[in-house]
Amino acid sequence: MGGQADSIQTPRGASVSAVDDIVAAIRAMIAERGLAVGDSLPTERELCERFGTSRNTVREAMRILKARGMVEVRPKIGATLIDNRMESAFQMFSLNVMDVSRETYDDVQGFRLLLEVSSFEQIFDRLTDADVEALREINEGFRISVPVNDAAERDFRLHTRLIFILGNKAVLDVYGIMKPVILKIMLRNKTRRVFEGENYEDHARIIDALDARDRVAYQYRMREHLVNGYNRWNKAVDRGEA
Amino acid sequence: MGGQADSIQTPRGASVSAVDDIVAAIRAMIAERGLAVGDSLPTERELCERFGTSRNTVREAMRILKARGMVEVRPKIGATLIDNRMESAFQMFSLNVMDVSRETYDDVQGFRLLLEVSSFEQIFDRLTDADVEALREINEGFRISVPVNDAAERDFRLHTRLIFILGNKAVLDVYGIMKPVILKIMLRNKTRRVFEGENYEDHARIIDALDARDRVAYQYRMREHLVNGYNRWNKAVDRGEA
DNA sequence: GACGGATACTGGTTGGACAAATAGCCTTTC
DNA sequence: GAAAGGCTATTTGTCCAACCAGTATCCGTC
Repeated sequence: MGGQADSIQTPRGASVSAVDDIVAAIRAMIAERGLAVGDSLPTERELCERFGTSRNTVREAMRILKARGMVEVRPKIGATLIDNRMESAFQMFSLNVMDVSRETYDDVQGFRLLLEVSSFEQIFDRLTDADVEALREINEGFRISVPVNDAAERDFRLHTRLIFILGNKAVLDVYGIMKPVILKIMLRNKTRRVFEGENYEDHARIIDALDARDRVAYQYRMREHLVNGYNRWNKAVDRGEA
Repeated sequence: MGGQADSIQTPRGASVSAVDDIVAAIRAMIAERGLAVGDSLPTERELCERFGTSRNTVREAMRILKARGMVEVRPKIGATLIDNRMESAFQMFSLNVMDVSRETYDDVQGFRLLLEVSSFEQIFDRLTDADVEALREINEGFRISVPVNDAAERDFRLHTRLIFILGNKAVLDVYGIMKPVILKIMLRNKTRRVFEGENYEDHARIIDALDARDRVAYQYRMREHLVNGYNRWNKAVDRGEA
């Protein structure tokens, strides 16, 4: 990558872009002042004055920091340092449904088995009655949802709520970027009229296993639930219905 | 104030920011037109007209795409699609300005426990002698590596090779995205002179457990290995050495 | 046809303006 | 005196209208 002419761009004082300078300057300021997560940055206008640039330039620099998950900006509040870099990194690789291959589907489903079945120890360690209650509520909403889009959305929400129990934001973020693919899998199953009632029953029994703290039953039922949808998908794909 | 009237045709009740809308619109346009790496985007002024926003808004959206490693912008040339996402993700963490927050650290390490310990069933299902051989080889290289950077790199390669056994590209990709953070964790542990020899021994015993197909021992040793680094990190952070 | 300069177009930056949101202060009311 | 609600000042969000610097492209000259 960009190995064109290293010597040209390097002079530290004469820079390529004013915006990049501001980004570097802000980073230097963070380092110099020892700012950490939760601390505030000066206002945009202050930064303009400090660095002698226009506000638009500062704003573009701010957009970069925001895109990198380093700051959070709110009107009247200003910019505060955060560490959402991991989430931002994941979002860069958000899957686009358009170009998802069969292999990707397999991988996503395998990933789900890892996150939703193999993680049972962590799930049961952190599980509370409130979690069970929330899951039941979502599942009830799932049963009465009519449009397939809505049903798939609620289906996904239920599984997301399950992942939420893990209390791991990175895992939750990753699950989020897989959403389009997962939704597509769910949608396909539902448009093929494959027993939404059965799906509701699946969910109910999984939640029952959680409620009873029955780890063996949970693993078995969740695995069955995922693999069933998976097999239905595979059959459909093999018939060229993708 | 001519722009105010235009905003009617683009009601963004759902979204929060006009800039985010433009980002989404551009991404939609890329998908719709089937644009790929190397293709060009319309000029900023064209995008302004198309989306009915000001040029600053388009430019801020462009900054986001640039920060995500999706486009490269050159004067007179315009924006061309690229795929520098991985490098952009790395940039977020490689800069020493902001240390990885405690939360991110916890999440990543918890994620690793999921991928490397809880996945033991899948790992052992697919494990071959060639895998064991490859792991041993990497570990030997790890023992004799002197610079800490090199050691961390090899350490990561060993764990990546382990994840590789899962045969799931999505998981491998996610692990790759977390690389900068994991590397930082490893580097920290190593710069604190915490017994690289001990790390080698850890690895060796984990590989032995794999070789013997001893699932219980594998889980125990791998968990210990990860949690030990974890505790060392925590102590360092608690002492304010971050 | 080759070369060189003029031109138009592009991103980069600036300064200024108004809208929208809201934290913090102030007033009112009980 | 305290709580509720309104006001103001400040800050980000968006827009506009320029101008600059660089260069791809066209055009005229040789």
